[in-house]
Amino acid sequence: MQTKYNMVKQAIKSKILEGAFQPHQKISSESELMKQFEVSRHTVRLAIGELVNDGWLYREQGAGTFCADRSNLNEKNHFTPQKNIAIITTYISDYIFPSIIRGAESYLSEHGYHVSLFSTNNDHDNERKFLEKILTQHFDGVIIEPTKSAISNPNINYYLNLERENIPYIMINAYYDELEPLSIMMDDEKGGFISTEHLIQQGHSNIVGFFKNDDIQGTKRLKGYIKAHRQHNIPINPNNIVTYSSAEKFSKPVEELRKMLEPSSDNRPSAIVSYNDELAIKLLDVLRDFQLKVPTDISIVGYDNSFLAEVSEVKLTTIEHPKAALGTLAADMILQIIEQDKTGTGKQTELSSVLYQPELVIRDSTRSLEND
Amino acid sequence: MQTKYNMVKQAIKSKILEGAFQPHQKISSESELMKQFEVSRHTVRLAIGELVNDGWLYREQGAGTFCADRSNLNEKNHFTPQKNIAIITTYISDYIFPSIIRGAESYLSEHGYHVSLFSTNNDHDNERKFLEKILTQHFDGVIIEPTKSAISNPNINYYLNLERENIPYIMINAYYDELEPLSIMMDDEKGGFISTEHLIQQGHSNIVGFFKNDDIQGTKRLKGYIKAHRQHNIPINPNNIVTYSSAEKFSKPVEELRKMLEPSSDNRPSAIVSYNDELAIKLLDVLRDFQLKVPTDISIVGYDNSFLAEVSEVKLTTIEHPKAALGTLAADMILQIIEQDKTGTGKQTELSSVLYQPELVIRDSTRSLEND
DNA sequence: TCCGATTTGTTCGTATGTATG
DNA sequence: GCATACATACGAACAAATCGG
Repeated sequence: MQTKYNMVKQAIKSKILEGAFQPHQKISSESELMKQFEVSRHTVRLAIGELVNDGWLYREQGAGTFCADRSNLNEKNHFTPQKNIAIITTYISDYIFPSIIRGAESYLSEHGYHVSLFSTNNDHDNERKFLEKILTQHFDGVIIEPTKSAISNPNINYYLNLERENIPYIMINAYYDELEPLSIMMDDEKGGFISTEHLIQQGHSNIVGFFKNDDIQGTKRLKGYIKAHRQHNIPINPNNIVTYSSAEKFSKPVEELRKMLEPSSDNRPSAIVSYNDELAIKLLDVLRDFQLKVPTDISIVGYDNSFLAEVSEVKLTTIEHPKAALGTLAADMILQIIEQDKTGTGKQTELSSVLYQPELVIRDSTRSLEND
Repeated sequence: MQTKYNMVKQAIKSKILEGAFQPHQKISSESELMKQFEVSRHTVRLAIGELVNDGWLYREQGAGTFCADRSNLNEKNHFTPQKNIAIITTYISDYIFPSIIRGAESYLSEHGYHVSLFSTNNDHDNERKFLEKILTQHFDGVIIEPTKSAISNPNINYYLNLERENIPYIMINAYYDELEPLSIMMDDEKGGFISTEHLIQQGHSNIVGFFKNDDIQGTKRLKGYIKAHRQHNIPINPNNIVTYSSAEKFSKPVEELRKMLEPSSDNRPSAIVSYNDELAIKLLDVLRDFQLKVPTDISIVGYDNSFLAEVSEVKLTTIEHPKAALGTLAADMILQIIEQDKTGTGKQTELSSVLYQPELVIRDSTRSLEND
């Protein structure tokens, strides 16, 4: 429902949630809002009216419209002993996310908490919407996988507000650099390094790498890929690095690989480093089209050791990802913080971020060139 | 303060308090009120708007403005600004469940609700624990996939309690027969029939079937398998029916198939009907071990048209499962019930259970024997 | 205390969009 | 398809309260 008054309403509400307006601070006057949003006074009043009704603002004739003080309002709702943890991920159904969610859910439900699930579909607007919901209603803690972590995040203020409201949060798989939050993730740079080095040690030197460029995992894996080449003094053909955005993930990598494999191409790679198993499986389809045998004709390394790695005919060499264990650990940490907060700041065992060390799982999709 | 809109407001409120308007009775339309009080429409709307906000009236576009039912408003609605739907499934991370959850989550979050997730891991004790939680705390509705639906359920009383507390629930994929609940599922018997018939029509007569025996889907698919044989006058070798429980799903079917394929076996099937794609993929591994080519040497049909069907080298012929659409529909139905309950029992559009008709998706894992 | 500028409150008119029956 | 009823949005005018000078 995209009505004008709703847009105005959301815009004002966002400002409040971002902390741009402090309690009892005067917000813009109706006539100012008319100019800002280019709407009639009627529309502005409608928007403000609803916000007043929901307890976000109050009006004083002659004086102005003011931000309401919601601090003691929360206490009213606070007597809900809900024990509720929110999990925000980019996707729900794809790939390794279900496993992460399962890990967290099972741990939390064992401890009497329950899990509310939100999926941003990699869209910052959705992320904001959910953070709004979490700030408005009662949640004890949040486990969040950042949306487009490589790109600067427009919702930083919402996270700062979480901190102000004492709602603990943990980031998984990646984090927003600006926040320096408690996080649980893999050492993706090392992962990229290991998988590339594995191929180099097998004698490959023409290795094409496919990396997502809008999350931090992708950029770090790429960094590892480059570092491995440097350390082994292997020059990188710039054309061998293919980066793509989440939106392009079903098209660009496949197309680029096709181009490289065409007979006219003068740059046929002997090995592939894939951003993850999901992409690797897609690339396997392309290789099959070109009648290339894996690993005889070409080697390929995946990432995440997902179920996909074992499902295809050629079992993938890949990097281990903790998945469910990561979910469980995130759940464990968030509960620790909550319990600490509850008993008071007495003995804050300083929790620190966790960086999983990657390990290579060697299967059938890579082979040494030197055995020839 | 005698403003016009206040006069209108008081007049309507009085009529309600006098009992002139019964709950859910339509009050005069805006244009009628304009005439009665000789004020502009805007003024009427302002008056009605405040009454709606105070819970005296509710509006329905196109229909009219109605007197609200204030009888149970005080206690319940005051507690519940949450808009929270629970989803209980057997598993979270496996297979098609993530897609179902995604469908429901995206629909619900669009409509301002949020999703709490519970996974029973196919254990009745967990199911009971979650139902307890849902009864104790506030949830607006429940979408549930029954645990071990083929076995009589020890938690029937909890479901009856849900009904008593007016918490609507919908069952997906299967249902407990005793409850006759609103449900959304596939016609699994027909699905089993179609997949088996497909093989029969291709000339197969020695078809082994693998079916789970502790959920209703498995027993129904088996029923369809038998019916297809009967209808085409093909005798069934009892050894060709393999049933297994959820606990055995990783072992028994694979072992049984191995036995059948061993050289010493006198009963090598020419085709396989698999409970689902997940199992079919596992069985494909076995066939590969025995160096049997699919579909040249043996045909196999899956079920659910999951991503697994397209991920292996041999793309599976399988039965379509609505997955995300099923989740969306469940979410839609539960919201309809909730909205109906809110406005009162006025016009219960009778919702009824949905039975998806299965369709065969033909890919590369089956072939006709008659082309030889 | 009054003035005037500003800001919200009340009321009218008009038009078009959308859901219901 | 049509009439009805509510939803959204524009414009205009005047009233009442506030606040700085």
